[in-house]
Amino acid sequence: MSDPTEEPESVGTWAKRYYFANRSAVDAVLRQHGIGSTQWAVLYELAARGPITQRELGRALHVEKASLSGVVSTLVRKGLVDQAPSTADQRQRIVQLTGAGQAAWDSLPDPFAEVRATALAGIAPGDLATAVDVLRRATEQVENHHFGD
Amino acid sequence: MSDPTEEPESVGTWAKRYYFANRSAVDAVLRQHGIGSTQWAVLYELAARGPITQRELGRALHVEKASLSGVVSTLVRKGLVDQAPSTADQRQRIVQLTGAGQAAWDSLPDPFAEVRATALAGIAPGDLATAVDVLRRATEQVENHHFGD
DNA sequence: TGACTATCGTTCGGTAGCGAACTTACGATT
DNA sequence: AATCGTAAGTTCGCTACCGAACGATAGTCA
Repeated sequence: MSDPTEEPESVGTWAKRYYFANRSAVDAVLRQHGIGSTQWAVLYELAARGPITQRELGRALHVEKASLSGVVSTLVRKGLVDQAPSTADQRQRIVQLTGAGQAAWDSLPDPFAEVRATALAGIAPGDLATAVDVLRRATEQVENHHFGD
Repeated sequence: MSDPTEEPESVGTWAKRYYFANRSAVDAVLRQHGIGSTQWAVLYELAARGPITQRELGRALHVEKASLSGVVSTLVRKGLVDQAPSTADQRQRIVQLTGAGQAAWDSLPDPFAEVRATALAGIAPGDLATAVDVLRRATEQVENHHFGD
């Protein structure tokens, strides 16, 4: 209990470990396609929703604009995505799949689904629902509280 | 249900969101002390366990040696930590708090505890236990399966 | 119209993480 | 004793995340 070598058993610790276990497994699959997990998520979003502003993309993926900027420019450099200024609002940039991007998307697996199937095998649906609920409530309670002021 | 703008409700998504909400809150507190969250965790471990090899530190924090190497050298650069070769095994490096490191540690808050208290307020202990259990099982199932082979 | 203010995206500097290749050191086996 | 395999740390190149400062555009309101 007071043993300092004791594993911490908090939700936060396990959320982190699960997140990184997931990410590492997803990356292992995507590495063979030369793409990162967030890049995959961007392609997913573009394939599902079509052309969209970078701002909307960031909202959908829960990623800050500063982070997204780098991911998008990587995809542009790879020729998978096109970034054009919006005619309606010159501040915005519309992001969409190129032909090559669509072709790449069609040949890509869904590593998140694969990993999820392994991760959650044999876990009772009710327990999953409880876990999601706990994580959502905890996230909200942290996000609605300002630390460091 | 098939609306592509629908929020994904998987455990993985919420584990990620909770992890980053937590990290951002912890960082906001630690930023005022000029230190990062993993750096804090290293100081915590050293304060609790005393001098230790980098390998052991990595095990305790679930961080790869390559990642830890950078964190430790940052702390060495800040003068909070000392890194000396082990006399028993010249390959190993023993990491320990310096005087300044101990002093800094004594003046540092525990942002993880603070944020945890906010995050988990009002959540039933039984639900917390279920959530931890789900995350642990899912993590194990992912880690024991080799993807990308 | 002109002055503020707010928003979108980029860039910079920093933290955190990983795999692969490398160096050095230890150990065992022959 | 020489060799071969393994272990500890570092470095390199990469993904991904953030806050803060910045330029450009848009919107508001006096």
